Amino acid sequence: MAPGRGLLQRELKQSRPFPTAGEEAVLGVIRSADLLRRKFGAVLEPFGVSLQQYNVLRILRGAGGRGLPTLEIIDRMIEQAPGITRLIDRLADHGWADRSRCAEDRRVVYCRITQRGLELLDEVEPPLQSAHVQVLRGLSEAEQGTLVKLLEQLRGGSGIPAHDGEISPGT
Amino acid sequence: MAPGRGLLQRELKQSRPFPTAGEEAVLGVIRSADLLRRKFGAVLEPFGVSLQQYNVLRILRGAGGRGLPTLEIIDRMIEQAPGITRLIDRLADHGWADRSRCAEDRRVVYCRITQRGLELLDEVEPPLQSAHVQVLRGLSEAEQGTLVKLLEQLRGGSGIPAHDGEISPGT
DNA sequence: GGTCAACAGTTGATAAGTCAATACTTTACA
DNA sequence: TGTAAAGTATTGACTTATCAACTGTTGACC
Repeated sequence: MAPGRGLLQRELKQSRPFPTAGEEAVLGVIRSADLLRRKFGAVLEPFGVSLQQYNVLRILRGAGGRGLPTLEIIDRMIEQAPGITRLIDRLADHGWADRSRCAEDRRVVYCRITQRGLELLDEVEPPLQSAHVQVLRGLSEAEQGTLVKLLEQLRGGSGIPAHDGEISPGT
Repeated sequence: MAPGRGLLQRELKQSRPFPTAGEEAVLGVIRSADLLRRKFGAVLEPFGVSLQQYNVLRILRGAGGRGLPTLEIIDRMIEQAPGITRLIDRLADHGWADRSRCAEDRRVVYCRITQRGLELLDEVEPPLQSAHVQVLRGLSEAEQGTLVKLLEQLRGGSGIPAHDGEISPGT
């Protein structure tokens, strides 16, 4: 019966009756994230700000008054973003952020959130908060904690720094 | 002390010392998905196929020989994709899929995977499989199951149909 | 049979993401 | 000090995603 194995495998692939638990987990994470991004993106859309832009503004707010060098923002972002320069261009166009070259090291550009940017974050918070509640109503506090832990394990298994979007630096 | 509340809140927002468990969960899901998409995207990149394209090819394979109407593909996708037409254009450009108008209802276009598309899926499977194993090595089988369940609850709480990428239809 | 609303896909315009090459500044070191 | 190497952003070329308007087709109703 050995020669039949390839065929069986091909048969299985045609109909895929058994997705493994691992496969389901990976698909579930991606699908859930897609849902969440859409959900929160829709909340932010009327304000003219994208989810990534919002995240960067929160990072800048967390960084405080002196701002943050452009490339350091990337380290703190939820999703990796090579196009950080242009993203901040857009923030600046809206008047939510501004930039200034560092005097000590003229290679560095500090990015800061403006007053208008802070106001935007304040405006956006209530609807975002309620979307949060709505999205999470299927999970108890304990389950949320478990989910966080499992996702950390998932990311940890692939050797990824466990950074958090808007936690301010120690200093 | 009532008048101090707004100020306190503003102070808190500056440094954000306490992200809630819910917030962490949402961020964790998005960040994990970003990581997974990058990981699997990198595996697929040498083959010239994107993650979404790969997913559609699997859906088409699951659909069997008669193929699937264009818009029905969207229902089965992991991530929502308004640009399905052009995505399939690209698949067709590579010779991985083809289309034909339905005779009974000339509005409908059936999309099918080609022999070359099937071969591509076979080629891609081994490296993808090992990426899978690598990504999931931080989670036991039981934990994977728990993760799947929690994510389902998360999505269920927002009223989303629990569809699965490549599960074949009943027929 | 003719008209109209609903349906299935496609196309166009615009925005956003991605990768590689470039400009400018600083540091190391002969 | 002069030159090379590394660091920090930015820009350009290209691909992809997104939303809205459009074409062609069908079915229902008069």
